[in-house]
Amino acid sequence: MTTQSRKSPDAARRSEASRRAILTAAFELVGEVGYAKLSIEGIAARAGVGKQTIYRWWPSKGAVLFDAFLALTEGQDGREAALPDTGDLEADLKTVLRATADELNDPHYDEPMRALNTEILQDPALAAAYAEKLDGPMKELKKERLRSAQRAGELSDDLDLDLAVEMLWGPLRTRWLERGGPLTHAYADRIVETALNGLRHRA
Amino acid sequence: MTTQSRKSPDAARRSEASRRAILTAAFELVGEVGYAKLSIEGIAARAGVGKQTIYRWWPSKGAVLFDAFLALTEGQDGREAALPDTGDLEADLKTVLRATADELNDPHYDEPMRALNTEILQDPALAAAYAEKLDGPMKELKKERLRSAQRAGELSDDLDLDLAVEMLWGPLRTRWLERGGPLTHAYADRIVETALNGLRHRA
Amino acid sequence: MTTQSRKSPDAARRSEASRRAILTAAFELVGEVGYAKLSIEGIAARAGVGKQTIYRWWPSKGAVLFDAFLALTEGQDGREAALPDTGDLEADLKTVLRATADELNDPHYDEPMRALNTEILQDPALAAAYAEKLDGPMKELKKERLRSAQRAGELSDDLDLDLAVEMLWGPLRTRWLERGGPLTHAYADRIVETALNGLRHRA
Amino acid sequence: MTTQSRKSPDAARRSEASRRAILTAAFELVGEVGYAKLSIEGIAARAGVGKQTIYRWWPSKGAVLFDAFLALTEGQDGREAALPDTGDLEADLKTVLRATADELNDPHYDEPMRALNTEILQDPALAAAYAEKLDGPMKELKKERLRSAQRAGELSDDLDLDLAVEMLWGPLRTRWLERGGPLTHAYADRIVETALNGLRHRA
DNA sequence: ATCTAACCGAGACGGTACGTCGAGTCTTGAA
DNA sequence: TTCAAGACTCGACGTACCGTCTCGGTTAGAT
Repeated sequence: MTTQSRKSPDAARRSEASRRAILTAAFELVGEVGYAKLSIEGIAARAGVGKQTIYRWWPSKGAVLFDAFLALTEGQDGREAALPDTGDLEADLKTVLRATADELNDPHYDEPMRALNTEILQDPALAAAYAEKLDGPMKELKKERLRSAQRAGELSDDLDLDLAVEMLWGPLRTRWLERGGPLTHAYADRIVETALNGLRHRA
Repeated sequence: MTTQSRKSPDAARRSEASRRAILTAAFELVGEVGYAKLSIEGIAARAGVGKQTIYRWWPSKGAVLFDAFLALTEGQDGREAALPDTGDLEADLKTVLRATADELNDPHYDEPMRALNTEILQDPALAAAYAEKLDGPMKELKKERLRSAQRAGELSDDLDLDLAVEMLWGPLRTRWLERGGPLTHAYADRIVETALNGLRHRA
Repeated sequence: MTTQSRKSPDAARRSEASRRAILTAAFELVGEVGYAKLSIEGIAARAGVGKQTIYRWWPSKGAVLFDAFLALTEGQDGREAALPDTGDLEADLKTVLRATADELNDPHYDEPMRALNTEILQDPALAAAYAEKLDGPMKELKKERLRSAQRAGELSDDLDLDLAVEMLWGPLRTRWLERGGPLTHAYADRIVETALNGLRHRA
Repeated sequence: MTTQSRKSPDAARRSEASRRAILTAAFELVGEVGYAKLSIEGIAARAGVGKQTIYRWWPSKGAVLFDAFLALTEGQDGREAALPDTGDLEADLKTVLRATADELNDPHYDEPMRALNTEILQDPALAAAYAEKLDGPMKELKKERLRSAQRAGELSDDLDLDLAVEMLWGPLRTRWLERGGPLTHAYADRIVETALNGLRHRA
C-alpha cells in the first residue's frame, strides 16, 4: 500500500527500522492469534512502536498486512523467475500446480494468506493493489508459459489466457478458501487434465 | 446455524417474532453499513430486541448472518427446483451462468453475500454449514444437470462432476470476489465454451 | 456532581459498589500522584472498573473529584454541627481559625483539596456546585456564629456577613493557595484581631 | 521564568523574534481555547516555531504563560508607578479597588489570568516566581500607600501590612476566582469600609 | 573569509491518555 | 423461563500531545 496519508508525512524521514518491525510483527501475529484478533495495538506493542507510527503510514490493518506480504516477495526479488518450460505443457502445469498445492498446505502461510484474502474481500482498493502488486506478476508468469504453449501449437491462438489461468488455478484456490477438501497432488493433476481436455465427451 | 448454546435454552419457548426480526435486521444492516460495521448491538437495536436474545440463540455474528441467508432461501422452498434441461448442454449452461452473473451484479445481494463469504473464510464451522445448507443443494442441482448430459453422451462418464462444476462456476465467483472485472453475459458464454472444449488446441 | 448525562442512564440500576470504588480510587490517587497526573484511566484501573462506567456517570475528572469530596463530608453527616459559641466571639473565632489552619496543614488533605480548587478555577459549573454543596453549608455555620454575635451586640447589625466571613477566612485560604507562608496559630490569631478591630488607627 | 535548561543553551544566540512569537501565541491561545486546551504544540504551530525551541527555553507550559504575563507588564515598565495618595486613605483605596474590579471584569484578561492562577496552584516554583516578579512589585506599591497612611496617623503603627493588603484585596480576588458574585464598585467600596472599621460593633 | 558550533523550523518517533464503540456477561422487572 | 432493557468489565479504536530525537538550513563568533 504505502498509500499517501492526508497529512502527507515526510517519507524521507521515515524510520526503516520501525517499518520493518511493524511488518514483521504483523505477519507473526496474524499467524499466532488469527486475523480476527489481530489489532493495531497488538502490532504496535509487538513491534515496540507507537500506534501513531502505524497510523501515519498505513490507512488500515489490511494495508499493513498487505505490505507485510509485499516485503516477503521482495525478499525473493531480482531473480526474474519463470515457470518451468520443458516443452511438455501438461507435465509443466502439473509440476507448478503441485507446488501451489504444497504452498497452500503450509500452515506457515495459511493464516496470513487467509487474513489477506479476508481484507481483499471487503476493500476494493486493497483488492486492486493485490491484483497489481502481488497476484499480477505471478499471473504474468503463468500466462507467459501458456503463450509459449500457444507458439508451440499446444494451445489454440484465440484462447483467453486470463480465463485459462483462472480455470487452472481457480479450483485449487477455491477449495483452499472454502476448505472444500484436501489439496493433493492427485487433485492438482486431475485439474490440469480436465482443463486441458475440456469437459465434453470425445469419441 | 442455530447452534446449541452451552446452556441449551429451551427452544420451545423461543420467540419466533424476535427471531425473524433479528434475521431481517441483520440482513438489512449488512447491506446498509457493510460487514465491517455490522454489530450485534446494532442488530439488536434495529430488531428491537435485547442483546441477550441474540447471544442466547447464536454463537457469533456470522451465524446470525448465515441464518438470515437460510431464511431467504427457505422462502423459495417447497418447489424442488431444477436447472433447465433442453437437451442442449452448452445453451443451458450459458443460460444458467448468465443468470448467476446477473445475480452477482445485483447490488441488493452483493454486500450481504460478500459479508457471508468473509465469515466463511475465517470460520471452518461456518464454512461447513455453508457447504451443507446453502451451497450444497444448489451444487447438487448443477451436478444433476451434468449427470443428465453424461447420460446423453455429451460429457464423458469418468468426469469429476465436482471439479466440472468448479470449473464452470469458479471463474465467475472468483472474478466477483476479487472484483477482477465486469460480470457480463459474454464472459459467461466464454467460460462455458472454454470449459467444455478445453484449453488444448485441436487440429 | 452526578450531572445527568445526555443519554440519561438509568440511575436505578447504578452499581453502588462501582461508585464507591471510583470515588475512593480518585481520592487516593490524587493524593499519591498529584492532580496533574491523575487520569480517568488510572482511576478506572485502581477502582477495578471500566472507563465507560466513569464516563457514564460523570462529565469530567473534576466532577469525580468533587463527588469524592462530597462522599467524605457525607460520612460526617447527621451531626448538624455548629461552631463553638462560648459568648466570647474573638476566642471562638481564634479556635476555629486555628483548626482551619491545622486542617490546611494536613498533607492528607492538601493535594486533593488543591486539585479540587484547580478544577473549580476552570469550571464554572463545578464552582457553583462547590459553592452550594461543599462550601455553602460550612459558610452558613460561620455566618450563624456571627449572627449570634450580632444578637449579643458584639457585631454591628448592618454588617455584610458574607464579606465578614471572607475577611476572616480569606487570608488563611489565600496564603494556603499561593503558598505565601506558614499557616501558624499566631497567624490565625492575628487575622481575627485585625479583622475585628479594623485597620484604622484609634486614639 | 527563563529558567536555565540542563544543557544550558547559549542565550546570546537566542532568537528574540521566536521568543516574542511564542509569548504572543501563548497569550492569545489561552484566551481563545482556554487553559485546559492550551498545548505546547498549539503554541509552536501558532508561533511558527519548532517545538524544540519552546522546550529549549522553558521548562513547562506554565512557565511560558508566566513569561507571557511578564512581557505584558514589562511593556508598562520604566514608570515607577505609585498608588494615588490624596491624603484621604479611604477614598484612595476605593479608587484603587474599583480599578482592580474593573480589570478583573475585563474579559480580555480573565481567561489568561485564570490560567496562570491554575498553574500557580499546582507549581510551587511558579508560585514563588509569581510572588516575586508579578505580584510582589504591585504589593509593594499597596504597602507603600498604607505606610504613608501610618505616617499620617490614619493606620496604627503595629499593623501587619501584608495582612492588611490581603484583607483589602483578598475578597475581590476570591470572589473573582470562585465566581462568587459580580465585582461592582459598590462591593469594592464596602470592602474598604468594612476592613478599615473592623467587624466589631462600636458604641 | 571561512569555519564551526549553536540555534532554528520541521516533524518522525515511542509513549500515555483521551473519549467512544462494541463485545459478551449479568441483573432487573414485566409478561 | 423468556424477553427488552441496559449497566457492567474489558479491550481496541483512532486522535491529540507529550517530550525526545534527528534532519537540513541559517547565522553568529572565533579563527
